[in-house]
Amino acid sequence: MSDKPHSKSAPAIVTRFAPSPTGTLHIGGARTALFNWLYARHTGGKFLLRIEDTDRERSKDEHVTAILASLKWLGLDWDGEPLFQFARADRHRAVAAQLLAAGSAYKCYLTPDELAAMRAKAEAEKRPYVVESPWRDADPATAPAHVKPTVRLRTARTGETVTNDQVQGRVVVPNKDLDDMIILRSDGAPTYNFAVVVDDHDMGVTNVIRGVDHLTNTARQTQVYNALGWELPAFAHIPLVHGGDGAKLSKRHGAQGTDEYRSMGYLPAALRNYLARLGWSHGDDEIFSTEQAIAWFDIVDVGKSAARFDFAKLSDLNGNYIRQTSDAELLEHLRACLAGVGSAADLTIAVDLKSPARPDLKLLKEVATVRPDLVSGVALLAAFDAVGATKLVAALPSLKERARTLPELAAGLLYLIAQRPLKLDDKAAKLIDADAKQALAGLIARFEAAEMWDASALEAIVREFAETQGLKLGRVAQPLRAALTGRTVSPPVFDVMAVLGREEALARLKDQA
RNA sequence: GCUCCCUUCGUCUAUCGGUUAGGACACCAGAUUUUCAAUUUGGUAAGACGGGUUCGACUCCCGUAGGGAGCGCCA
Repeated sequence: MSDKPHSKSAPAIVTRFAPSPTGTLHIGGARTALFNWLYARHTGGKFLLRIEDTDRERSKDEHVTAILASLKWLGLDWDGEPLFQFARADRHRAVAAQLLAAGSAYKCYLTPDELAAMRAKAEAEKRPYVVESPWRDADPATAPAHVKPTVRLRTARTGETVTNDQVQGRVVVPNKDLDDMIILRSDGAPTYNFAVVVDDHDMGVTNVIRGVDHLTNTARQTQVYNALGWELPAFAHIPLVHGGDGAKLSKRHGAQGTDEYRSMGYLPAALRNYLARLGWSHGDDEIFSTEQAIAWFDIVDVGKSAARFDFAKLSDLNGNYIRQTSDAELLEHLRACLAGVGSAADLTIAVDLKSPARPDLKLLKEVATVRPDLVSGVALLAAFDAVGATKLVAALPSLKERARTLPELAAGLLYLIAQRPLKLDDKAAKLIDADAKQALAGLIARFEAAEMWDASALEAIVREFAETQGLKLGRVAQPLRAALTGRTVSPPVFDVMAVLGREEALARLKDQA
């Protein structure tokens, strides 16, 4: 991992991620965090965290906890302690007072009702709603005693405010379109666009990387920087992530919370890789390690257009990562995944029928056919734990070749917790006809005589049996699979038998013979 | 409505004035196979539209269309 500074003379890069704890970590937010993190790590700078909790109504501690947990799960470590914005209200007020004293801000006695009326009028007349406060130039002595004022920034009415954005390029906003923004509410609370500037400055943030939805805020924030005489950070407004239909990502598209992606069985490394490729690229590289992403990441390679979220591609990537991950580690990821999977009832509600089936939901449906007593990921996890890590790990190698998500892996493990006598699904039941029963009986005798109980020995037995009977291997292997797993699809049957063990495997075969 | 932004295969993207417009996912067909996958071979598929500039435009400029974001005493 490169911890070398970009260049010796340049000041250290400081980026930040500033989520608002009014909900869990949105997947789009996760990507914003990732870009900030990658850039900081790439340059050997710092990646800071700020919790924007100034909306006291909607901010919740549980959301803070959830957001931090999601960032950790994604492997995005931040430097230092998170800064809580609300705790800095005094500092914000002090800066506002400084602006007031300098004449760069003024008290405005316009009431919410008056503002609403102005707005309605503007809309009725179809002209842009730009507040022109009479208090900008009024004599403070004429202020009404009963109205608590807001504090507005006194901004230029002519000229233009220019943002040289590292992604969007030069963005120009005429100052006449920008009204005197409120920096302090009538209750003394700082507003977002003001607090952000003060905090970014105080935290020493050099690069602001955030979603384009903040682009128009930048002009206003620039005015604050200018009023304070502070140096502007570099801005990079990255494109948003949309759902598969091009509309803003929402529940309808399957999932928006990062924790849901964990439940759906995506590995953090795979999600990182996928998210990094959304809006950013390094030539034709598709699958790369986090170290490579850090080494390669640069803002200049971020594109301008919005990207659509594609679960198929994420799943493919995830399959690659699953295959690369060690069995022991995979088991840990599986645990974390299942621990977050609720009941099927929880999952069916919000999801659009047209969006791809959620892997976790699919798993739950499958579990219901094998073990109806297990109704949630947590219950399933307990059943797996009863089987023991040794068996689970032994079953993983042949399973992970074919799984794209963790729930698929869990589904493949289901034969281990199926209870005898197995309930065969329709296709499997069909496979066990009279001929098959006869073959099974013949095989059972040979299996009982087997000296070794491992996949290759078992395969040799079956191959020989098939040959002497003049049968194709498939004619014998398929009924075996059906009897052992209750399904027509499973990992190679000989692996299944080896993992199941002699006693259980024979018992299952006898149940069907 | 006003302001700003975006537009290459279905999707993510490469291309930084000269390419048979490349890769990945998805899809289709073949090989392999005890099932499903994985693997492997091949294939379908794109510069929104209209004008310029230029010897030459996907690349630069203008317009049109479509999409997105923002316009709060929310963040």
